[in-house]
Amino acid sequence: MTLVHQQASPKAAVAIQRLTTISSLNEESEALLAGLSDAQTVGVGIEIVSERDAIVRPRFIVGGWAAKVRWLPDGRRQIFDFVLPGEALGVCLRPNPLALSTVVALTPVQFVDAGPVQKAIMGDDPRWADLREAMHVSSSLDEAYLLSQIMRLGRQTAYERLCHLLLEVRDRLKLVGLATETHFPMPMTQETLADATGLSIVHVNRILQQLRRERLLDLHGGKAHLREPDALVAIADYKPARPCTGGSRRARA
Amino acid sequence: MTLVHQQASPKAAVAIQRLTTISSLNEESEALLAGLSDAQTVGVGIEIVSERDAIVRPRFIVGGWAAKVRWLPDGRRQIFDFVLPGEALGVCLRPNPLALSTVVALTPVQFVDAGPVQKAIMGDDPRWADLREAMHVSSSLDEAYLLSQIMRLGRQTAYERLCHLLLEVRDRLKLVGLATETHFPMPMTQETLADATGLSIVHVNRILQQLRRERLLDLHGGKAHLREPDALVAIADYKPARPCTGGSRRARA
DNA sequence: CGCCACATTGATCCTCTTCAAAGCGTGTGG
DNA sequence: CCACACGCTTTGAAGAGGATCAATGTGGCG
Repeated sequence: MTLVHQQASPKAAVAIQRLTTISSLNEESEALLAGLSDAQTVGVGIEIVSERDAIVRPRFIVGGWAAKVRWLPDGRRQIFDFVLPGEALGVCLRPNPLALSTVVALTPVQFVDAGPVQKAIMGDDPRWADLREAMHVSSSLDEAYLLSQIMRLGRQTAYERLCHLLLEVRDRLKLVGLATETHFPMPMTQETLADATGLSIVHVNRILQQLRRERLLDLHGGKAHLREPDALVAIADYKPARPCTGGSRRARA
Repeated sequence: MTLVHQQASPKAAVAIQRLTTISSLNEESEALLAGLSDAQTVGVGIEIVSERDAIVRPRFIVGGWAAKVRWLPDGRRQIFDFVLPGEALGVCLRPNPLALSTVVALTPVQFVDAGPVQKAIMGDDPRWADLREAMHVSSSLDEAYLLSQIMRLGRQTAYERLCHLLLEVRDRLKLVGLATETHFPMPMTQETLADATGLSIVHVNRILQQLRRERLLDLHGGKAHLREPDALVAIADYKPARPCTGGSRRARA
């Protein structure tokens, strides 16, 4: 497996787009983000973060897909959440504790170091208030995704789970302009989908066929096509996670 | 249903105990917590927080059990997590966003207002560094509990799920001295247990009977008795969530 | 060409759900 | 003190959703 090599492209654009979409950034904050460079690339299957890492280096994923996972001793694997382009990894409001889960690259993944962002948002400096706010919204979205996942796994059928998950992925990709209402890249294998939805590979395959037969969606060659997004929303009782700005939005403070 | 009435007991003791156990507090922080008074009580079934509340008033639960829940339109209910004595609700490192889930009292619940704590930990004041740290550890524990829940629901059998959940509850109660290795209060009905584990009531009942027959545990009259804790740990692949202090523990700073 | 990872299919089994009813315990009112 | 009701637990029977096992298909790529 390839490991890591350096690049020199201002790929942070996707992270900027995400943060401006879910919150709002002043020019200074944008500049700070734009300054993040030296993207690194890791190959499929590489562990970007390992579960017991003492310190999770703060990062933005700027290309490719990763997943937060955990294994049971007998090999069963569960995916907690995905990490999609523009999303952050280990950027805490406070100094980072141990990693709570392993993060694996599902496709080749590019990321940039978010150390400067981490430094900026710690403490009180009003210059970075916007950035702090945006990262806060971002992490509250992360929590919302975990709750959706629990809802899917605990109380939805296989059919509903798959529809719900695909809608969530679409909306997360839409935040960075990688998805339209009906089309987006879907590089996951059926095994990945199974580990995310708590199902067996075989069953995922059959449900996807059913959805295809019913002309609700198509999954093909790394692309998803939601033919009837509204029907899917109804099936899954899908409620988009609203990126909510913090309660205390002070005017001119 | 009873609503709310005032009391005047320094019940925050249980919250202090929890925070000193998972982190460490200087005298000033302890004093701040000890100053939290005017406990309120709500009855069973009351919604302490509602899902779309704009602002979640920060609180410590000081007595009784609550649960974070969500419903599907057809009545299916999923419990995301429990809120046990000493645990916090809506105490964020940053101003609170919308509530992500409804919180319901499973038993009569007492709580104190944690507004002063919220105020103290925002910003940079070094007097409250310990408190900030402790609340940070606390919320990282909360996240760990969510991940356990996902693991249970996604990849464990009914049998494993119940063992795992009971062990987690025991350890959370141990933090505040309400549990020993083998005994603790368990006021949940089987329906609650079902909604937490993503199972049907009937099946929960049968698995509990099996565990009883196997002399592994006993659930009776609101009390749990783990007869063979080590066997349960093995069955569930249970790993206690380590309350990890933040990575950057500065010596004499 | 042939390998490899991934997708697909069929058959069978079993975990868990659903429905329906009955038991049990406790608190309330007559 | 008993009758009754209500919430919770327990039991049985039947069925569905999903898992497992095993094999075959398919496409990209060295």
